Amino acid sequence: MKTVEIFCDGACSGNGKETNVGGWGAVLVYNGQKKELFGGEASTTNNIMELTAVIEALKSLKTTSLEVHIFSDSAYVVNCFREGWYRKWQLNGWRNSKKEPVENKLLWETLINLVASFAKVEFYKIKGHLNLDAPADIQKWYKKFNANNDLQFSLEEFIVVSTYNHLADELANKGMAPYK
Amino acid sequence: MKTVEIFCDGACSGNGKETNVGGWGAVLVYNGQKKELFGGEASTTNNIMELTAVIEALKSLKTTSLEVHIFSDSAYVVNCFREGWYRKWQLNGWRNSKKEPVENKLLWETLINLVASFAKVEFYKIKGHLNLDAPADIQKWYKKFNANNDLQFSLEEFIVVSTYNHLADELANKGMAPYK
RNA sequence: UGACACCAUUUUUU
DNA sequence: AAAAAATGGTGTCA
Repeated sequence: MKTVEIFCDGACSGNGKETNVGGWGAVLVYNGQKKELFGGEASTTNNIMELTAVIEALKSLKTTSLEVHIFSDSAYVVNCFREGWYRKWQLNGWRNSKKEPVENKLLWETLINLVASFAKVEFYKIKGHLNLDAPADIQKWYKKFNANNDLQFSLEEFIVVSTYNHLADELANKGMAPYK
Repeated sequence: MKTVEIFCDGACSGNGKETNVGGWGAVLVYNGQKKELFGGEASTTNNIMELTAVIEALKSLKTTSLEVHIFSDSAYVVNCFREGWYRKWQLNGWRNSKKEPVENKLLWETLINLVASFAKVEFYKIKGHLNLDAPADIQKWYKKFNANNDLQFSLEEFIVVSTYNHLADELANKGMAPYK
């Protein structure tokens, strides 16, 4: 079965303030080909943008007979699936551990359904703020990354992930460009 | 009769974990003079620290011919006296509403005896996490505070309470400083 | 069931 | 340095 790798990121300038603008971006890599998506909206949150990036990326795929690898720096997104938060939510009427209603329920339901529709989906947590500005020090950055990250990448994988994570971040910012 | 105002707070980094460190702090105001106390210990709980802050503050007073006002953000501490939990405990052999033994009995007994020894003691519940970082927006914070708090303060009182509550929090953190 | 604290984690920002 | 968006938990009581 073919594998798709999805690198996504979200941003929200003025998160928590009354007026704000958010953006999201995703890079999909399939069979050596690269697809870029991005978008944005006003009056949102950082977490909504992180969620939206994954949802829009999955929605853009034309077939579900795929193994999907999703890379995100959002514990909010990744842990929901890696730690099975969503199963508890479905069983207890969408209450979080503080007994309050789970936020962004509609987006979560959309994402859960999307994920279930694919042959296989795996979520990978990566660190935010990867730095590719010092290519000469790439080895240093690589060690630092592996020391701080659950995932352990080879040098080649690290460069790929960093590059695409960076690109996803740029796309997220592009998503709110008209407002910025 | 002279009045003493006591502002206290407790903290416990890693509360509920196997290894943790707690701290407590108290600010006493008497006759325009200010006294600061703090301390800390390992392997404790947030509630023990909240209790200890009040106990140590009262123990530090040299006379009991005083009216004492105690400000705390802990419902655990304040409601025991405002709602008279302690009287039920004394009558029913120190069982809580689930018929289980009341926790921290020794500390409670110490506190109850201390309180009884003073001419008059009143407990006031205040909200945690007061914010004094935006003095320009003090009016906004003041409204927000009074909207969310049982107590209603004048603006001047609010500033005093916020300041001392903040200070007590800093002292509590100072109490666990050597470990931090 | 409710309430108040105390934390842990990752982002997003100012 | 400090706040918001979100999740997970314990300490305690009624």
